Amino acid sequence: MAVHCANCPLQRSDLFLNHTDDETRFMERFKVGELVVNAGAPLLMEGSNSPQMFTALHGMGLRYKLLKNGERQVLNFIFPGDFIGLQAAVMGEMQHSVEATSAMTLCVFDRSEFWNFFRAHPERAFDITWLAAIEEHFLGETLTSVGQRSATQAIAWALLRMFSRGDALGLVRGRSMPLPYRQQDLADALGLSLVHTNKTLTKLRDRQLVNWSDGLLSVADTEKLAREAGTEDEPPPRRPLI
Amino acid sequence: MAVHCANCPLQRSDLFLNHTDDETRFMERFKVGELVVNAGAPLLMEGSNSPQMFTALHGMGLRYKLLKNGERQVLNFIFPGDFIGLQAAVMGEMQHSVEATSAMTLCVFDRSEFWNFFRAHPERAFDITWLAAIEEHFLGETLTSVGQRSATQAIAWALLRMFSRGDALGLVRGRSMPLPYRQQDLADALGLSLVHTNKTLTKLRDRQLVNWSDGLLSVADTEKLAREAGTEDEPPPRRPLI
DNA sequence: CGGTCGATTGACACCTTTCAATACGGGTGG
DNA sequence: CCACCCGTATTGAAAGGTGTCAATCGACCG
Repeated sequence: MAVHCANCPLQRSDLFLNHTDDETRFMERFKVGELVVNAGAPLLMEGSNSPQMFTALHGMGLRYKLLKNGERQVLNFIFPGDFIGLQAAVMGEMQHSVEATSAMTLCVFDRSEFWNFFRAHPERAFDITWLAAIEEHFLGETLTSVGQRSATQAIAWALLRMFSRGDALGLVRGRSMPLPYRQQDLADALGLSLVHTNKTLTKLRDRQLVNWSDGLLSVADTEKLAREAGTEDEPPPRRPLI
Repeated sequence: MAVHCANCPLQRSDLFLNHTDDETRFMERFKVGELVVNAGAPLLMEGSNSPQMFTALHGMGLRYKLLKNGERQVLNFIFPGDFIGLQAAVMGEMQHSVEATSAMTLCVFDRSEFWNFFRAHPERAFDITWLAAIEEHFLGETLTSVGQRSATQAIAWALLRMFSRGDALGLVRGRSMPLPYRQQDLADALGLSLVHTNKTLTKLRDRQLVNWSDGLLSVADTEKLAREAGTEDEPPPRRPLI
């Protein structure tokens, strides 16, 4: 049932660096199974010390933190190819929670093998560090958006970024891709209220810049959307896949 | 002139995990020199492909990104023990800039040895990944502050965090520590305007919660400040030192 | 002594939040 | 099959936190 790493569908995407045959064989050993969950399922909890790590194969999810007062900060949105659970593996426990927002399939890795990983395959250890650096980079971008951009710009930026990522993954059909999140998720990601997020989305839709409704994200002109967001429309950097 | 790793002053702080003798010897080889700079000196530039990496020994600095419109987002504040330049080492180029805000002394490492590092010392490679995960964790915390907290809470949180870090590093004398930043730096870190930051700082000072003036940060009661910030007053996690 | 930089203060505009109510679709139990 | 409930999306109005503009002040420096 489980996909063999040699047939990994993600490897066919240009977004990811290709594995050597040797790496593929090693990943195959490292992979202990697959996890299939429904929308809404929690994958990792803040403070937990999970014995497992994952790579998203299909579907989407999100990482978030909860504050004492009940507020939620969404750290980022999880797309296929994202590696989940690194924090617990190196720091001992997760600093944030992870949950699926659509049905998901994930490769499961055994954390007890993690150290072995570092010792036996320095190239792969390097790649894991690379991934950590990429996450840091994206968090920095998000922080910049939340801190310095207006609501309209921030939302335009966020939707454009997800669209670009979706495009690189081949999720875009025509000019649309599935985007299985609630408006509340986006609001919590950008530090905006749900009401204002809704009104801003409506405005962007009316201006024909971007249309996100019924779980479908459509962008007619990425250049124009990028101008609105105050950024360039750049494809996401190629990255390693674990 | 340069400090030998065996006598590294940071190793005496409880904040950092201790090196084994073997690790110390390896670090000594990895370290190619020391860099001394004045306040205001740029250390790394966004987009640059620096051949060097650093560990801050003395002094402080900050990481930041510039937007097209000239706005600046400060990503975090650099304290002694922080590792600088990982992004360029793994991703090819820096995604943010780094500059000193006080006189600084830094250990200099040669990037061409970086790969060697991963291959020869998996434990140290693991530590570098650990550091990357910690940065991600702190960025997540900052994002949560900027996104979900009021100006007063955010500033209280930021000052408390720096005070705790300073305390762990032994920088606190009595109830004060040096904090060589401008109000503009804090404003840019939290996505607030300079004016509002100033007024909020005054309010916190009047309420005797925290006093930051003349480059000196004083906190009488960390518990009370933590309550204001809406968090716990926790010491920073112990971390590896590169 | 003029010039620059950072800190400070006051007034005012406005973007965003909060409160409240309605609409719409899907699921469930009677 | 329909009434009811719940989660999500949508809309209007009002309050308020934060940004912008502008001016002053003190410290430092050539």
